Amino acid sequence: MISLEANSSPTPEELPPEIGGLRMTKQRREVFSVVLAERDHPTANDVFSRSQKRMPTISLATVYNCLEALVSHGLVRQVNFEREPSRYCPNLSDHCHFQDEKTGTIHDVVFKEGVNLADFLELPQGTEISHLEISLKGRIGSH
Amino acid sequence: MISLEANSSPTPEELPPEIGGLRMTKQRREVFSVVLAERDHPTANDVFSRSQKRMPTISLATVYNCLEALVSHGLVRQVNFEREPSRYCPNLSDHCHFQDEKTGTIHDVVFKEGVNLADFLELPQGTEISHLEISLKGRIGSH
DNA sequence: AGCAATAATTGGAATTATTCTAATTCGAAG
DNA sequence: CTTCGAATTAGAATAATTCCAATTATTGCT
Ligand SMILES: [Mn+2]
Ligand SMILES: [Mn+2]
Ligand SMILES: [Zn+2]
Ligand SMILES: [Zn+2]
Repeated sequence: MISLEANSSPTPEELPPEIGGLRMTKQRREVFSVVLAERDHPTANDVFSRSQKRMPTISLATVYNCLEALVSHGLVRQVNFEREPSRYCPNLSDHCHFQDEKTGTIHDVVFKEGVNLADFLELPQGTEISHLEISLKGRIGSH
Repeated sequence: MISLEANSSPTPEELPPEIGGLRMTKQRREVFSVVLAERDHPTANDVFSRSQKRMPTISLATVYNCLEALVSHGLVRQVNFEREPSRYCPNLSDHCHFQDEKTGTIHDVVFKEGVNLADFLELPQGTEISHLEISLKGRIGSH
């Protein structure tokens, strides 16, 4: 059994014919493997250019289609910073995002042990949260 | 002295010639008063149509310009939900946003007494947060 | 294997929120 | 009143994303 959490990320060929209920076509495998390969939160365009290296015929529309399929099946997370182009993240564990304003780099940020955000919010009685996004921007301590 | 936090929101005429270092032109007063008038988090287009009622000659470009000026001077908050059009919020107190998926309505959500988000995140040493956005989506308990 | 039905991919056009541009108008200061 | 920088305006441009209609690939039979 292939562990998708393994340290070295899978090549497209190593991905099974179906993941989490999503049929893995050649293009979806390519796109997924690109997203898994680096934790740098690429945009759709980044994914497109990286995919083109191995699969020169893939189209941008397909990259968008594949990303949408992967996101809607919960295999990839879509990450938004204000009005910037969406980015894609293979880290499915509970985390949020910090963008270094100096470099633009996006870092995963985890919650401290046992913290559940909803516990700290005055939400209306009986609210069911289906989606949560926390985005931070700032500078990383320089000295 | 005019309180901008008063229960009944100011008409454009009631706004002073300068707020928080921003010169208040006729259009900026109109746009600001529209944003202050209702806590429904209007889009730029919403602000445009509402402004047109009192000021039929205002242009959409000006509404964008005014909103940008108000946001950059900290008089209005810009609120983003995923890839949806930006919305604008006159509530300057520390809060985040919940969108009811049923109706699309956006509600302000406050943090529980004395909670500081950054305390619950594993941020790299010395990180300076300049901007923070928390967006929730879900359903409001029906029964 | 052959065939029909279904789903995915593709290139290009369309959409749409937002930004840009260049011309005009405004308004504060002298 | 004139000047001059700033703001407003209409309309064009931009850019991320979505849509469309045609082609291609895959699946599930027989
Ligand atoms: Mn999201
Ligand atoms: Mn913001
Ligand atoms: Zn991430
Ligand atoms: Zn708000």
